[in-house]
Amino acid sequence: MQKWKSQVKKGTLAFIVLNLLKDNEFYGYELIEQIKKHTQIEIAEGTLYPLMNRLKNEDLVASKWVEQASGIPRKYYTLTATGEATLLQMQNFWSDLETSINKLS
Amino acid sequence: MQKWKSQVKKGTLAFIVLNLLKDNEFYGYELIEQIKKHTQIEIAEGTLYPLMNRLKNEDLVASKWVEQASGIPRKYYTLTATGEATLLQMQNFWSDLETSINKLS
DNA sequence: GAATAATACATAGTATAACAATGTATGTAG
DNA sequence: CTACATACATTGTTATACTATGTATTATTC
Repeated sequence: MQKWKSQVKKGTLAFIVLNLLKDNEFYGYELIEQIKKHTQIEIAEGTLYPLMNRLKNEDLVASKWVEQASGIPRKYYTLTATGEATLLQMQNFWSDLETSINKLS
Repeated sequence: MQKWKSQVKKGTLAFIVLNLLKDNEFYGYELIEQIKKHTQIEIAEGTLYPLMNRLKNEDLVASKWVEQASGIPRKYYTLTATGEATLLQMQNFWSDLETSINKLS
């Protein structure tokens, strides 16, 4: 089951991140907390940061550094126009998948 | 998107196969057709046969050869008791995931 | 009747992405 | 002054879908 859950995350995580960034700006560390809070899914930092770099390379998200009054600067992520369009496609695919699987069980 | 869909399949496919085998016996080639019919997801033979071998090694499914009046014999798969128990856990996890994601969007 | 497609199994090599481990640096609580 | 939380990042490992390829039988089409 643990191995399986890990496989389910592949693909799902990108979808969850884009959903979270639809209406909000978040920085990396915050995304980990948000994902845990909203989905009970715990992801490692070594999972999130490479994921965000992939999303950025594919131009689905943009990032900007924001200096803090104290502490380490945060890298905030926002959805790009491409990211929004991709999210819509993903939502369609996901919705269809959900419907299909619910018919099976 | 194509790359993403491929990643979503990782994990999802095992779940779909176990769901299909809950009330029916299917042979490999038939599973590919059933998955396409029920989920619009097309999977390659090079995906399914290794997947079924993994599920068998984990004792989630059992298989038996059935000779045909004509043509190549078929390997039919059935759910084991372990497979049924695992499927229930998967359904719980999936149901929670579905609820969480729907709250996001 | 020969070529092509569909059925039915299988394996080898490649690419992708989550994870564990590790590292750097700052701030806070005991 | 030690431990923990915050905040970034990279490297190597592992699991799994995909492409390509192979074998064998039956049905279809030219």
